[in-house]
Amino acid sequence: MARAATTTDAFNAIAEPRRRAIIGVLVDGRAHAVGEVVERLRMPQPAVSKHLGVLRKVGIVSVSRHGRRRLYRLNAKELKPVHDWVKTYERFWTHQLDRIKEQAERKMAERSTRETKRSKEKEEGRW
Amino acid sequence: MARAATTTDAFNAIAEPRRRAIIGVLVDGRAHAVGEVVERLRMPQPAVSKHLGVLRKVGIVSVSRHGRRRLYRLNAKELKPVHDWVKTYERFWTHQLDRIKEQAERKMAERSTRETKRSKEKEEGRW
DNA sequence: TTGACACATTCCCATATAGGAATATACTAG
DNA sequence: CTAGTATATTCCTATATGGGAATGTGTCAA
Repeated sequence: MARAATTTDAFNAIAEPRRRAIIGVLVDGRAHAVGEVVERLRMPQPAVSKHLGVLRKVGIVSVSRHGRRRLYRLNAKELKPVHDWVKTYERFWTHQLDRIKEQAERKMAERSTRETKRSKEKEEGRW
Repeated sequence: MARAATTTDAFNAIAEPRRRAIIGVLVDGRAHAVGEVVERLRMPQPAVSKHLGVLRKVGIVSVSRHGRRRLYRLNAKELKPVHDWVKTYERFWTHQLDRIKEQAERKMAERSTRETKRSKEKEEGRW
């Protein structure tokens, strides 16, 4: 199989920097015309349309017509899976120094607890 | 240009579900041998090695040799940019109902503040 | 109707996959 | 040295991209 399509899920969709930039323009929660995004980001219009198309397929944005304009609005809740996933690792960089100490101490405790079992594991042990 | 390489940054690297799965195995902060990941995820060994290679290039994991084994350890702080980015949108789904009201109220306030300026913007206004 | 405007879509192409299979490399035990 | 273990790397291929350029489509205004 090749790489998963960008329209597969939010993770793939937001991998593109320009798509994240577009999302950034829509962060105020209001609907914006394509032309406005083009202006703000100084991106070629077809590029913006294509990227918005990807975001729409994933559900990250929704469209509505208003005359000859198409108004895109952010549907941020589609980003929740990404947030939920990465939140799991937040503890690795918050309280940086405290955590390092804390984790080291926890390891020491575990180590002494398993001393006997550990000797049996020999080469099979986890590092 | 084609799609950015998976090794470009954390965003691209974590777009792959299997790579996220591998990261999940390393979440305990300890070093794990490739074979252990293979077992836990029931993935072909070459696949695991390749994915770990991508994660290593991005800095999400680090390697160390221990005999004939290679021990991979999570370097989660490389995921911080992802967390920081997506955190911006957290407010869109937390306190769901409260937020909707709050935002509506804020909009009303802004609207009345700009009344005069608004009338001049005519068709140029944002939606 | 006609022209202009706002967007979307289509073509073309260089590039990079991810997976499977096969093979190479690095160590270690005997 | 030799065989076996643990990983990495190489080949191969179908697939999907993102960008640029050109063109199509829908809508409004006169």
